[in-house]
Amino acid sequence: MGSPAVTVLFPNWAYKPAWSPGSRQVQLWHFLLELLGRGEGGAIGWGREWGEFVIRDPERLARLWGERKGKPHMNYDKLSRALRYYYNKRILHKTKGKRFTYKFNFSKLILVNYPWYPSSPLQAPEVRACHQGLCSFSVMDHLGQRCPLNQGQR
DNA sequence: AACGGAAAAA
DNA sequence: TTTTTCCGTT
Repeated sequence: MGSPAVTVLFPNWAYKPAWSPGSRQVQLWHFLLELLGRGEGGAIGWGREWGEFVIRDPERLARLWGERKGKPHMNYDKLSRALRYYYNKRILHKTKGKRFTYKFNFSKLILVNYPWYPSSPLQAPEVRACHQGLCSFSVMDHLGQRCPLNQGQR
C-alpha cells in the first residue's frame, strides 16, 4: 500500500566534503534523492522510467528545500532554475512534454562525483535491478571492490 | 510551464 | 562553484 519506500544510498564520495571548494552544504540533487529514497510521499516521486521523477507538489517541494537551506522565500520558480543549471552538467534533463518531470543521469552523476573513477565503458555502472523506482546498481571502485550505489527496500 | 541570461549571494 | 534572485522570452 502507498508509495514504495526506497532507500537511495550513495557512497560517501558522492557527497563532496564540506571543505571542498564549491560545495558548502547539501546540494539540491542530494536533497531530491533523499526525498525520493525516503518515499517521502506527496511532494516528489519516481516516474515511470529509470531515473525519472515527477514533482507532484512543486511549491511544497520548494518549501521543503527552502527549509533545508534556510531560504524561507524559496519557490518552484527558483528551485526549477537550479534544476536547469544541472542540464549543462548533465546531471539532469527534462522529460519534454511531461509536466514537472525530470530525469536523473545517474551514470553522469557518478562520474562527476568520483574523480578517480576511470571513464572506461567496461566499468560503467552496472544496473543490477530496476523495478518502478526500486533500483539498485553498483560499480567497481578503484580497488576492484564492488561498490553499491543505490539500494531498494525498506 | 519551461527556458536561460545576468548578477548577487553564500 | 552552486544556488538564489529576478525577470524577459517562448
